[in-house]
Amino acid sequence: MDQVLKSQRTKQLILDESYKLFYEHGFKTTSIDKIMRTASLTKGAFYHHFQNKKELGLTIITQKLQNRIYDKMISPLYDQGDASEIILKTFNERLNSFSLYEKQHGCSLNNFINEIGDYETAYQSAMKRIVDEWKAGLIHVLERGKSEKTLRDELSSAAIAVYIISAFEGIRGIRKLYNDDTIIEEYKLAFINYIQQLKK
Amino acid sequence: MDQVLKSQRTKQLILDESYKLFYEHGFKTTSIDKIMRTASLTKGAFYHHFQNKKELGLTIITQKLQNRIYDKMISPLYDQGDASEIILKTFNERLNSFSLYEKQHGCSLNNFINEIGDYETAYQSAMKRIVDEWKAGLIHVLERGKSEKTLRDELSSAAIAVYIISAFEGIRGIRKLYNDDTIIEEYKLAFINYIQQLKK
DNA sequence: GTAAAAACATACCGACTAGTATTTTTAGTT
DNA sequence: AACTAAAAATACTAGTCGGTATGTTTTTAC
Repeated sequence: MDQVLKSQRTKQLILDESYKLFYEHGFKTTSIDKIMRTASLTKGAFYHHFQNKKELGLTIITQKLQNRIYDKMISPLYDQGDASEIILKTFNERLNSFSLYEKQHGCSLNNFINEIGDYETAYQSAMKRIVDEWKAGLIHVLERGKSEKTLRDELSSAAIAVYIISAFEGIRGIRKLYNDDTIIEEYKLAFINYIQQLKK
Repeated sequence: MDQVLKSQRTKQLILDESYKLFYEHGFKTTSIDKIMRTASLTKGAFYHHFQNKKELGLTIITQKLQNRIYDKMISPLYDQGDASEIILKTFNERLNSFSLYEKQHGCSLNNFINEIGDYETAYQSAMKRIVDEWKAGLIHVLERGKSEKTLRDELSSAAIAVYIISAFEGIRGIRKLYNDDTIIEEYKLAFINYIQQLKK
């Protein structure tokens, strides 16, 4: 196999395995040893591809977390169609797509924020960028709805965006505590109601 | 000094110091050694008062976290007065009371949930109890408002309660990423608007 | 006074941590 | 086949982890 390609695959494997382990057990408590054992590689391979654990963490945030949120939560916000419908559809599709595994372990971004959001400024600003981009996507569709006269324009779009993101991230954490989806269904009901009430 | 009293004070000191360290650095990554060093005691004292770290964690949740949420967020919900005013006042007072330290490190319950909510069923159900009690407090005041005809009764109180708690816990995490209060102000605006819109 | 009990301190164990330095393996080129 | 450079494996350092076993001091009850 091509050497460059193989090296890329090894690096990607390390990223995939460490993402999974960070998601399930936390960043600080997952050791490099554990990651490399899971990937059936050794520590030497790790320090060939990454300077240190900090660089790995930053890569996980700027690549894995960033892409996941962008693909599933941000990109659909720029679709054509009725503004409130776009928001409803984006969030509901994501909520309905969660596996049991994802419900039990919460949102990877939210987990990272709560574990290391106050730990390292490099991590902090990398995650801030994701939230800001998410917020910008919501503001975009909200402003469009307002200009198309389908949404009320009393309340600032930024405030609405922040409230929607907060509630979504909040429920992803809280769901961890429960063994069934009742709490998610209650959230969904209130979320739909919240979006409805934004309409003209 | 009375022996029983002295012993109680030592135990309380261990609880206070470990609560602070867990809050600032996380549960799993705070060692017993670190706690006892901070408390100017030794490991022997720790294992005299607690069986193990798990028992300490459980005590922190059922005492420190429980009491904090109860005093500041739940108990005021049972006060007399207009329902929507009670909710607004409870949340706003708490939001306005946050020190910089508390803004930077988020909500201790939320941190615990996101770090160890999927880690240990004993922790899980202890925290679930807190959230359920909080939810019950909100449902109580919402139902009262509905029966007093000051609140609309289309949407289930449970759904509203879950949405309010989710958004509150969510913003406590997200604020960690920012260096100023803009994001909190935006949340507040949306929150006030959300409560207003519940009124008849 | 004194003995029992409670409260705390000290020393240590085996397993694990991030990170580094060195050696071996592999793949591609001449 | 000889050479080279990157990739990966091995071995190691210096330190931390939760937990235990045992020692010493303080308090209480009689």
